[in-house]
Amino acid sequence: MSNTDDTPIRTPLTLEDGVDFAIIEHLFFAYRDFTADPDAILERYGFGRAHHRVLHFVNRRPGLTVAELLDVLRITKQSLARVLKQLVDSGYIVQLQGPRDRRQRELYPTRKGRDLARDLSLPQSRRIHAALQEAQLKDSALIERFLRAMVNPELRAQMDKLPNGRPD
Amino acid sequence: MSNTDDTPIRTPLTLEDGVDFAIIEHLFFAYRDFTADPDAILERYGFGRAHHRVLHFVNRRPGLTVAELLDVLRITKQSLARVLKQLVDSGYIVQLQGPRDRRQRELYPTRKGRDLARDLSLPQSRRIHAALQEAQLKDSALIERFLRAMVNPELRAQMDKLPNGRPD
DNA sequence: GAAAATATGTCAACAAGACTGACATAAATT
DNA sequence: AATTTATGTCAGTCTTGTTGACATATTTTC
Repeated sequence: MSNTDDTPIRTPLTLEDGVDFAIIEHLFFAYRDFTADPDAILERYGFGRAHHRVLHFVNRRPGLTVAELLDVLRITKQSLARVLKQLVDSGYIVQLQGPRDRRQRELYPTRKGRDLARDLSLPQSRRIHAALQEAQLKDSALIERFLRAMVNPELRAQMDKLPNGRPD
Repeated sequence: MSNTDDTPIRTPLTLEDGVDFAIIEHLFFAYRDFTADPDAILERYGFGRAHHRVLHFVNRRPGLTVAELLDVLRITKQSLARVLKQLVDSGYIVQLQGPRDRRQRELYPTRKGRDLARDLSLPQSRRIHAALQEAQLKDSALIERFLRAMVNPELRAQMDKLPNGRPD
């Protein structure tokens, strides 16, 4: 081949190129530190971020089924099965047979699961409150509206299924 | 053992528990869709998100050294080496011997690398602009301030090394 | 100038968490 | 009775992260 031009480009890619790098990069750094807090706690339990997500949504929507959880997380059955099994085996989540449809497994947190879920979100909540204060935002509505608008419209209905959602 | 209480908890974890779930969850969904755009493009090249990050920062700070890149990405030498080698081998990045310290390798994008980097950030930038509009935010300063405040203070200096940063 | 420290590259091995596709079971629906 | 659905499970793959050891070239220090 060798139809490639190896000349190094020495000027940085900037705003002039029509791209909003500031927010792109801020999101990257912010999200990394945002997830670092719970990650550190999870490590002590031998869990990872995948366990956190499962535990989180089971606590936010107790009784949701495996299919619903797959829909929220957008991962495959196999990926979920692994971490869910560990959470059930170690007593953080229980599975109950669905009352109307007995094929379904409703997922509920145990006391232990509820406590861990809360502990994991506390540092994240603290970070958010501190950031709101530092950025001198009186309420979080603006940030929430922006973040919601960043989500694909088709997926916003799912966010509304969670309790304490903004009542539109 | 069996000192665990298996009783299912049927009430959802809510705001009353003192945690700001709205923003926590909005961040999760927003970041997922935000990264999905470039991921789809990268797949066509046989690259992943790791390649994107490397390519991005090399384009934003042409000439940065391997050590500096490791510092920004906070991954290990080995993790970087794999993806960097692929990017160099396929002509997206070139390595030049450092002029003062010849042990260093300065990283620069090629034309091809610059173009791909821009293509990857375009959909992200479009999503951000659309979200700002939808959330009726005249400018992005508020969002930027909030996201910056979400980052650990020690790491903010690194963000300032990127071009077109807010001049504080 | 010799010794030590530094920047980078590379090797082998491992782990988490995503994926696919196939197949099994029980229960509900047609 | 046949089909579809919800879930579980098996085997195998891929990406991207990890560790620790070691090699090389170069710079810095004594």
